Amino acid sequence: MIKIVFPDSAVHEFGAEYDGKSYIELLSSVDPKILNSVVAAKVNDVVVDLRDVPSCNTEALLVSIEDKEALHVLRHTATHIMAEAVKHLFPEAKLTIGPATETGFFYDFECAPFTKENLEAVEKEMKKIIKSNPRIERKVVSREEAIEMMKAKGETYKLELIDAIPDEDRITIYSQDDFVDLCMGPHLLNTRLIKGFKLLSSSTTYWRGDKNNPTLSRIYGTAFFTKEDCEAYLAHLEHIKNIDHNKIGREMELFTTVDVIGQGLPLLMPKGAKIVQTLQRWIEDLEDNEWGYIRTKTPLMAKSDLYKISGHWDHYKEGMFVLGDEETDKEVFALRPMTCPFQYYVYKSTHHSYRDLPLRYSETSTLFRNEDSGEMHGLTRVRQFTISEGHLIVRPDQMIEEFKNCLALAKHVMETLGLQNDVTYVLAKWDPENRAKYIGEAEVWEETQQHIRQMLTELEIPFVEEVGGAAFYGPKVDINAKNVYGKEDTMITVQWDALLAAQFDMYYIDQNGEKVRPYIIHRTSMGCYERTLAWLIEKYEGKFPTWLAPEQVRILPISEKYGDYANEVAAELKRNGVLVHVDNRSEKIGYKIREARNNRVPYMLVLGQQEEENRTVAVRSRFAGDEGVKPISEFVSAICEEIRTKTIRKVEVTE
RNA sequence: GCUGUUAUAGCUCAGUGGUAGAGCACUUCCUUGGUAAGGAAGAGGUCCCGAGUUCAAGUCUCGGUAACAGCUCCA
Repeated sequence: MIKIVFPDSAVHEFGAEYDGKSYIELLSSVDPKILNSVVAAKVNDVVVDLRDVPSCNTEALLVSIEDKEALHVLRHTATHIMAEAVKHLFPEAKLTIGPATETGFFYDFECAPFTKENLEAVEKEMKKIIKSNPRIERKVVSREEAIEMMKAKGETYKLELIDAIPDEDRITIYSQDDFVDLCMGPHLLNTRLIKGFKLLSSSTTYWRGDKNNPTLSRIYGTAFFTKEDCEAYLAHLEHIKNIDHNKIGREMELFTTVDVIGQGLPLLMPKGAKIVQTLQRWIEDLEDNEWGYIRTKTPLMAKSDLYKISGHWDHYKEGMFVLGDEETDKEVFALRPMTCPFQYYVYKSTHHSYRDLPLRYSETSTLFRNEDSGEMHGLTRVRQFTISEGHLIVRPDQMIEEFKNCLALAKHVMETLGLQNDVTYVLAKWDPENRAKYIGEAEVWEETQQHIRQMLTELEIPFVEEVGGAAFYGPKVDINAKNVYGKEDTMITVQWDALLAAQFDMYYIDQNGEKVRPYIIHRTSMGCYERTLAWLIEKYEGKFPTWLAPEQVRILPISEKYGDYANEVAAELKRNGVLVHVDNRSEKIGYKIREARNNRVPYMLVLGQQEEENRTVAVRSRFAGDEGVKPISEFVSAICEEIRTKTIRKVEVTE
């Protein structure tokens, strides 16, 4: 008995007389038209081809074009059609792999890189193929047959792929027209279902992602069941481009780069620097006044000797900027890639009683990492960056509480920035299968990880777990965020370290007068200011919350007559710590308003009427819309109130 | 680091081996009580850097630097 659930939830049962028939035949016996709107079947959550023959006692759900799995099938078929088109135009191209992705598909070929014109030609050829609606055939073959077929086609990469298929797996070959591909499927029955598609870009890659392997040419594309969906997606891509921090951050004059200064060394311009300053002051005050941190200020560089003790010299030298030549110079220095050992030496410079702990050292710390030249990107991947880095030196019995506080602080920071819902907390665990990578006992690892799980749960933080992501000395929690293109970066990290104190011979004296190794928490509260700025730009599309905006209020006198009045109002706002600018230029008011909007200034005051008792302004806000006309005093107190409550740094007003 | 694309005014970009261009921005003057562009004039160039080919290079070739995309990497 075979049971098939149709998209309308109707259940059809097929008796023994249908054994050996494919889904297509089964469905045709019920309603041949259904084949136009279903693309696959789902058996035990695995999506299978309708050309397949179900075994007895199968229960299958039909996947219709409405289901999310359908898009994957469509795109997989689209990539085959693209490959066929490429083979038509460039017969020498060799096939490698061509999967569907979350947002589209790609196919890698061994051939010369594709140009823009090539892509257009391929797209045109694809249209022809789709229109011709070729019959897509599926064949289950033996390993020998598969090898024979791919040899005949000269597809050497496919032979490698066949080689990697486990013996117990079925090998299937899909073909349409003269195109033959090794593929698991499933595929559409009708290529005309591909109503909207677009080739997006070409680039190159390596066979199996290994740079020692041959270079392959990749084409990216996307496909949809409707033209409208496709156009909406393309519009979305266009929109994304316009909120890319690397574009609007430059347009808004937040940062720039200069070729003679170097890759990965962005310059924060006055507005960008202002935002970072606001963030830094906030974090430093927050940590020191409310979370019990003490501040250090340690050197940006050190002799190689330090890095030899820390292990960086042996394991991370490639990633450091080394000053001097080991062969010829008496002393060689390196710019620091992290602050850990510097703060350890602060700790070590005096004796510590168990009563002194925990000690929470923090530093707004500039670091240098010599990233490979192709890695740099805007403000998110740079060679010099600043983080709020801290090391907590704690007694083992304090570890859980302190670690939890670090997570709570991180959560508070995310919430204040309005980003809590945009991040993923990752518990990075060790990999028991790869014990050589880690130090310490298995039970301790498992126990520690359980502690961290519990902390996250108590803090009501949803999280995912990742095997093998831990540092060699202990598990950690990373807080990751995706940029507009969906690429993930770590924003904040909190790391459990019960082992490294020994390496630097750190200890405290316990109740019995014995030397005891402390535990260490490596953590950030603001991972990287440059990266955070980038992320804020994209999150708010440049329209920062008032407390973060580098210019909070712009005063626009409606004509030059009101210049003095404007300056008076500005002075009052400044006294209250508001970042205010007066646009005194002799331009028409409409022009000034447009510019203030383009500059994404949260509030603008259009200053007009001036009467003895009741000076009046029109207040506009990019975010809240027009607030209409009201007396200046009201506006001043409202904006001051907003800044007082939404910012965190208290503004002391001295009369 | 690898592969590809790109580099012309502050920005966005035209420019077909033969006189360096446009729009916006900028400066000055006029205008200015109204919600996305008031008017006029002006200034602004190492055509990324270096070499080569050529009578002649922004344009062609090679090398370097930087930006972008993808890959790889990321304590």
